[in-house]
Amino acid sequence: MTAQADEREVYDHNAIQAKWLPLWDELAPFRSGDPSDPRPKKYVLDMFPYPSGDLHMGHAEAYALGDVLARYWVLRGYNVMHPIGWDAFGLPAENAAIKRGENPREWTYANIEQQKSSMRRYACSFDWDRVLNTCDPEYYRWNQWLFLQMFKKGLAYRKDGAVNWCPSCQTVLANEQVVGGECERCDGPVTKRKLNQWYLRITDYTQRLLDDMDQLEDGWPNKVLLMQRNWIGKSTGAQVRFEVEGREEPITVYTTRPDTLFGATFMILAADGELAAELAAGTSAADELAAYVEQMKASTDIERQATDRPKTGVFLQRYATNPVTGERIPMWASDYVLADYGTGAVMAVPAHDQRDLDFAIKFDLPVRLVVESDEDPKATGVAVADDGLHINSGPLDGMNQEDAIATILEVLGQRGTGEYAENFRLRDWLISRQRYWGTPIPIIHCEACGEVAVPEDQLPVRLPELSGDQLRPQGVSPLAAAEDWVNVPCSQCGAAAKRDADTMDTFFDSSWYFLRFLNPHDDTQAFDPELAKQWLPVDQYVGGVTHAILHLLYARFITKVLHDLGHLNFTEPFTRLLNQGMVVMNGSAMSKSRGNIVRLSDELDENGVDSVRLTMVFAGPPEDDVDWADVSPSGARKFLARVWRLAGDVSSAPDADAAGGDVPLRKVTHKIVHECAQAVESYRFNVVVARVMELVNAARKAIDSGCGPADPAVREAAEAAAIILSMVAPYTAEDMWERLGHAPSVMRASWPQVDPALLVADAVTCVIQINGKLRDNFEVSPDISEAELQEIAMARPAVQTALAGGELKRVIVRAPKLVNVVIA
RNA sequence: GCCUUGGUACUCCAACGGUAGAGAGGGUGGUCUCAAACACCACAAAGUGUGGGUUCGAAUCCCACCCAAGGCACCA
Repeated sequence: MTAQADEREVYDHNAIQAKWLPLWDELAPFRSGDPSDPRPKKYVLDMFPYPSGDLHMGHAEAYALGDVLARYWVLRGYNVMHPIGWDAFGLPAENAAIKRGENPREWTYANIEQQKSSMRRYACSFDWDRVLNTCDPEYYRWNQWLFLQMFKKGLAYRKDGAVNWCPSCQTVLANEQVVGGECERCDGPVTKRKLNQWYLRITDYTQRLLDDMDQLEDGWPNKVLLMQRNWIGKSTGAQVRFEVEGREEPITVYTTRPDTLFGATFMILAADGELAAELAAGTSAADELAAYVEQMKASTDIERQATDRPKTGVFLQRYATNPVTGERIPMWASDYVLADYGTGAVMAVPAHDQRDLDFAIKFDLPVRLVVESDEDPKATGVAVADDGLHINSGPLDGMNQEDAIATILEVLGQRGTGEYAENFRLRDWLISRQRYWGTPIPIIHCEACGEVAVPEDQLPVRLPELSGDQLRPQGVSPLAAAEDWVNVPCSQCGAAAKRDADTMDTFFDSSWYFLRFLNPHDDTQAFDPELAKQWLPVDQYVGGVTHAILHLLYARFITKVLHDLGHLNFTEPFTRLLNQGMVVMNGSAMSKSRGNIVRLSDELDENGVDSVRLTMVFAGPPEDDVDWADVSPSGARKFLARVWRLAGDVSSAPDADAAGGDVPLRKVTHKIVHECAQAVESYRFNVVVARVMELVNAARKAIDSGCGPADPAVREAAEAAAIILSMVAPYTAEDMWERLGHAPSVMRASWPQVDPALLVADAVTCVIQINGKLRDNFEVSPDISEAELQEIAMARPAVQTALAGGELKRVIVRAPKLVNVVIA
């Protein structure tokens, strides 16, 4: 071998990357806009990233997995749309802008450019003609349009509500920014504050969000469906009306245990609710209640959420009447009853509800057992929650829970004092944010006309130019201080008015972005309904389980809204969902404080893009976390070099007919190609890699000690390896394809044809079990009959000796692989 | 506290209720080399968390427990 030839045999990932990346830009193999494309469609979508710095290991995993699926469907002959964009509004940009004295745009777009270029190098198969950024006016204009459609339908409304408030940052926080009761930014305690805010009426859709999950049963992880069901939190029970002394109207309570009504010995109202204030008014409890509520507001989320904290409350000096016992029961107010769930009032059944029991013991209120139990809750301090025979309950005596509930509902119905009821944990979606870097809410507040929608032909309402200190949180939105922006004439009456100064939750931006990818540059509509019919729903969605509830729930909600508005012909946006795991280091999430961050760029430099992608895919099932300490990118590189050399060793002509090739190797190839397709479709990507390794090992063996490098079966194997590998290691596969004598690109190749005749094995190993234990094995034809197999098996010496030791009871034959002889 | 998902070799992971090992990492030995690295070849031992059950046969299905991870958590 010459020195030059020697050099050519070195697998140089940098050279291969540098060689092919520019060519792919030219070929743009993943463009998907051609309307005359006759291939069936597949919409593969990766959750779009937030542009916080460069890509990290987590992105590398997510996009490697998404790419396997996108590239697979391309190889299978589908017209695949695989777009990408940036979820580009949000707080980190604002913080960076304050620090740097800039507009958040600078930091955001710089990061987007950085990430985009990293994604290109990482060989993500995105359609680069469809890029969108949510912070572009061309995008958020349609956010505003969508908001206005909902406003007109009454689905967007304003109300006063208690929201998360960080006293040290002087700003409202989103739920997801409150971590364990603490502010994500400053780690200070979070309190509640009453503010007038915009909400979206997602609670109108609770039952549909629940019911439509039936459509997702096969395509989504059970875990996510379960989390959504829990989040929606449907419960069933009854509403019961209690007469109140000195009040015209009765008070309605919601309970899931109407069967325990006979044990209701007092009533509790939400302390911060209107009812409590009304009832206390004019009594000596009024001041006490007011003080209690003040204290309640000041308490932090951490204090509020502590489950073992003692019960507190105020006696309201008022009495209600238990509708079934006629008893006079005292009315209290407490913070453990929530104003915004159910009716904000509960009947307390201390014997059978732990919270009520804690309260009853604390304030020495009566406890009456109405379900049979050996224990006395008042003595043990433990409420009896189990099903059992009802006692002290009039007509319910002797019944179990189910019958008692049915009966009491009947009784209440006859008397007109109650009926069956449902409740949901899900609340309306608060979308107002007192921040700058988000979509302005397109509403003008006019003294005379009230809330006025900005006319659609005046959209977008653009953000004013603010930067640096102007963005500092002051307790109100920075937009409110932008005088010449916020002061506008009312678009209805022309009088002086003010724009709404809040911006929208960024989850709103991401709740419909998958529709905008259809026509990202269209300035006449948010999305094209005809294209939506053609491309949607998304066939495959890929993203982290961190979005299992909020983002996915919001996207489902908005899809239903758009369906009801007549813009879409489907009700669920994502048919299949894959949740990839996280990349961790030594068992824990990478973080600066742990000092265990692995830099993606370092890994890419050292072992190359393909090695990192292969490592991510091969590490294990995609849903599992990848522990970087357990995997071997250098091992991945070793394999890639090995398979790359294999392509160089093939010495047959590119058009060699595989039909005349070595049959055993061909069988291996066809079996593996077949199995790989099934494995991809069931997300077993790690198995795909293992199968390709197997194929490479088999081809290597054939070259070195079998049929030799000139056999067309070796070429067939190497080409199959290149095509399959192009899903995971596109640079290496592309270079192999060239070395195998083909014109670029391997991405234009199609999935190898499987010859069914080659999937049939010549012989299979049949095992013999005696009483279920392995005792013997021999080769048989795969299409052997059961009778024939049994005959052969019974004649085997192993069976004969066993038979001599006992009586034959049974023979189980599973042709062609197993015979189990049962001997007593 | 409630719910869910997991537990296979030294490590990461495979195995339609039917031979526990596909693949990789690590290890040992060899070939190549002046030597090493790379590459190539070969090799090993040992294991289904624990206890029951169903079955001709269980890593696989069922029950209980242990451990780990995740979700929810005063939602009446």
